[in-house]
Amino acid sequence: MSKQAGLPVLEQDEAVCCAPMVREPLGEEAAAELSRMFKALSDPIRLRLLSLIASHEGGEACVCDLIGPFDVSQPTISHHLKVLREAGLVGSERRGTWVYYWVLPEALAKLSALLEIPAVSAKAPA
Amino acid sequence: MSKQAGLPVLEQDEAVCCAPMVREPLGEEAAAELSRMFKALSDPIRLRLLSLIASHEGGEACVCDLIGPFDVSQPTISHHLKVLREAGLVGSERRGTWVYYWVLPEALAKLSALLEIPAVSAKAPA
DNA sequence: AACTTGTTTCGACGTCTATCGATACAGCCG
DNA sequence: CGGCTGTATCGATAGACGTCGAAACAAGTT
Repeated sequence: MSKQAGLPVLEQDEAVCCAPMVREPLGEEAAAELSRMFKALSDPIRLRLLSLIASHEGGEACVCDLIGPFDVSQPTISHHLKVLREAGLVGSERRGTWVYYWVLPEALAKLSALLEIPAVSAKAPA
Repeated sequence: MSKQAGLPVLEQDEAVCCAPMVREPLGEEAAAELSRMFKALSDPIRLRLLSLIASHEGGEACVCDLIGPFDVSQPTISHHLKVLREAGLVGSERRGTWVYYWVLPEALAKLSALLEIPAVSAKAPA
């Protein structure tokens, strides 16, 4: 790897990402993984689901709490939850009759950090 | 325009969003607008384009700088840039022969704030 | 065991998206 | 002016995605 650090280098997270993208171009792998997460956020229903789960009392919600607010069928909600889970944004567990979902904060933090603007801006508006 | 600069304007939550979604559920409108932005980020090429633009010297890059790093055709890159522009993530301008793109920092900041985890975790006592 | 309620999976359908090659448009230069 | 280079648009096509109803699966109740 001939990568010698004179600089903090970061080595940030495990494999992929997490310094602001404004700092240096994303590699292909990092972009692929991150785009999968953003894709999970690219649907309004999933975005609302995520915020419902995150803001729910106790930090988790059962599916039964999540179908009411939407106009789509229950299987559709289940599908969206699966997408969020497979993107690594939420975790889930069955407890008795109900299945509970909660947000995985590290995932959100990762995306948030990526989009962060380091200093003043990338470019000042004219 | 009675808008004179003293501050970077901000005004963020005008209609839509911007407190961490962990705090309170997103409304339908907010979710719709935000999902459009995330959709623009849901493609690896667009993600890399954005980071290339953002990290480019001077905070902006011309299209000619952006086609080299990718395996796709020039029209495809142009298409992706259009998607980023229509999502409000980048601005562009023609200067002579070349067209330049730059990141709109407020847009990234908005998304970043949305995904931010307020305190320790999603769990908040009532 | 049979019934009931909560959740996921399956198969199908229409729409949206990424990509391409061809082509049109915009400025520069000889 | 005519040609050249950089960029955007167009039309077509293959694949992905959101949605549904039906059916399967899971756990509790009678």
